[in-house]
Amino acid sequence: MVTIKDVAKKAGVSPSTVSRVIADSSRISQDTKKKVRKAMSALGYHPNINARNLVAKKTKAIGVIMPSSADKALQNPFFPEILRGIGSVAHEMEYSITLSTGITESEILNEVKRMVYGSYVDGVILLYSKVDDPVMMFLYEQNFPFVVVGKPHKQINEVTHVDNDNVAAGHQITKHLIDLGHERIAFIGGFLDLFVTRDRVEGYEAAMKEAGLPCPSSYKIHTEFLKSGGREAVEFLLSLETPPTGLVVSDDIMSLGVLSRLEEFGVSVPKDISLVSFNNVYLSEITKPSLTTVDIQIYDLGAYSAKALIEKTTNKAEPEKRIIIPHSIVYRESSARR
Amino acid sequence: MVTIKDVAKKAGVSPSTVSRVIADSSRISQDTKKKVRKAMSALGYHPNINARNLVAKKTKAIGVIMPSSADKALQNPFFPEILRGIGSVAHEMEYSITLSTGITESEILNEVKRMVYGSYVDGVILLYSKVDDPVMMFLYEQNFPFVVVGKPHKQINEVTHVDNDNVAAGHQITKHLIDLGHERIAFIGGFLDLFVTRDRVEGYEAAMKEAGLPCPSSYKIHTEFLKSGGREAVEFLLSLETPPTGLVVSDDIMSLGVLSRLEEFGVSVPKDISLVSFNNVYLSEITKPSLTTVDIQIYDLGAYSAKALIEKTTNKAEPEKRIIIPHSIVYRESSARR
DNA sequence: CTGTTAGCGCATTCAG
DNA sequence: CTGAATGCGCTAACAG
Repeated sequence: MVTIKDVAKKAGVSPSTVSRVIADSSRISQDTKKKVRKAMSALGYHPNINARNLVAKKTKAIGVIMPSSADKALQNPFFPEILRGIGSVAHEMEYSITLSTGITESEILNEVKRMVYGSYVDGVILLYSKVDDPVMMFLYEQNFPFVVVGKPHKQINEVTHVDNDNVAAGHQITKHLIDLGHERIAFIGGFLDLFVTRDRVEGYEAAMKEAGLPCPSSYKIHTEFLKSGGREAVEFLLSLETPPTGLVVSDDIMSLGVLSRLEEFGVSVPKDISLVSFNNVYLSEITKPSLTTVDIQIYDLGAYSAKALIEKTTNKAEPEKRIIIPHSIVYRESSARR
Repeated sequence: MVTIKDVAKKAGVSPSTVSRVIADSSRISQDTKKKVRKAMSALGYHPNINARNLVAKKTKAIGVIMPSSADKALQNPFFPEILRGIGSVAHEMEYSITLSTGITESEILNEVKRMVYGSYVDGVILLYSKVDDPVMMFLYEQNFPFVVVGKPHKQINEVTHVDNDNVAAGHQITKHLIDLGHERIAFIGGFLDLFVTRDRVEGYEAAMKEAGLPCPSSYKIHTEFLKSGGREAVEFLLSLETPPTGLVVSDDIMSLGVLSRLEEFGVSVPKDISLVSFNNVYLSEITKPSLTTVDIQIYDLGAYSAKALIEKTTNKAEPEKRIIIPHSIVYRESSARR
């Protein structure tokens, strides 16, 4: 391994000068900089990150915590996409990304503790937000820099988070169905311990109420996120005396399951039933029918959370506590006039 | 920050003894171990990873390189799933995962160089394998520990890789269609610079030849991986004088696009055309129709590559150069007797 | 503008 | 079985 000393010797300067050149210190003459840089590339020098981290007491690394991979929700294309967003700004700022590996919640918590105490990373991004999350509690109590994607449980005014206005989004997309002439509209989503779901139902309910339309509890299904989830919901809804003609589904992937079950029942979308959903994962434009869905800008969700976290860790400026990524509705084939 | 010294003082021993306790050295008495451990937890001691890495000259971290995120292929659920596999063994072995963040190929190459030269990681996993990959070349020339998921270009006998037997898989799944009475079978896949594609067509061709069936070049479509890709392929194939009755599609996600376009043409699957594909991503069971597909065991692909890499870096034993993860065929609705 | 010195937290000689 | 001393590669005072 070629060290700073080798470079110093080769360039005929002291190690600290080399160090300063690396940091591009303004107190070094252009001449010596040039000289040192030449020596560096001649020797193929690269700084040892661990030595640097040790003395600098920071790592330029951010920890990204995925939800428990026990549930299959991880297979949602949401995650690669948000990682892409995080990665882009991380790369730009020359930060590296350390991914969580734990399966269960307690494994994840331990891992985060190691990350924090062992100074693996300067800050952490939580890719989920749910009720009473011990990981978030830990981070919060330690006063360790972190940002959550989504809406934090308590301390909503104290923890930095990047989120969509899911209430508004839920409202708008429901309104879209209402404007199309639908009156019986049901909601299918994940369980209420995830905040996204809560907000989206809330928006749905508001829109319904506003239009003077009923939304009985039988119209609000909360179920397993993937697969079976959407399917059973369909069965239940179609068995109702007055089945809905419009469906607000809380996630594109879930919509896939719903669509599939609907087709098995011989129900045509959007002829018989209109369906709208959330996320605008790339899949939503290649389904048949393609989905009318809320584009929540997953990539930006990731990019902005990375940006906010880096701001926090560098203390450049305390970022906004609440960063809202604007959404938009993408109109496609799955919704039609009643 | 509580250091080894604090623990030493508290426990009434020397720092080096504490260090030995951490390493669980056999030359320390049970008594002092107990004593030291008590002091550690009392003080809330956690080893500083950077200091340790610096002196140990290893990191217990593995770099995971994703393909250029410029193309949308990254959104394939393949990636979260393989990360889950890697993560599971990484976690078990107490390794951490550093993810690549580069967008373009050259960014990625630079990043890998930093990882290697800066001793960010002990080894690298390449989540793709394509022709003349500069990243792989670099790793190979540096003689840095790495494993590739898929089949390496050259040096197939020299670089450790974890792969499926895609030729056999392509053969079997095509044979399945043939056994079902299909005679005109087309192949739709990504471009030939990816090795998966090459192997899968090869298997397809072999099966066709074996059965005495023709596979004209008009039956072999290589196109953009996602979206438009599958769609255009369908248009082309259906415009042929003798359109195929069977389709071998190289990826479940691509199949989605194909399915969608097929439906637009009023072609029913599997009644009019049978379709089979690869990967068995969870989506393949919720599409309509659900997909007959090759289960390539993505999770294992990840787990075994992590395992092999860790073996390499610890020199416990040189792993097999070629690790084949067995595949199996999952029969679902998309394929039927002609 | 540059060199000297010290020390980050830890593992590992070498002594005992 | 344990302690003292040394250095990993780098940055940051402190001098000049």
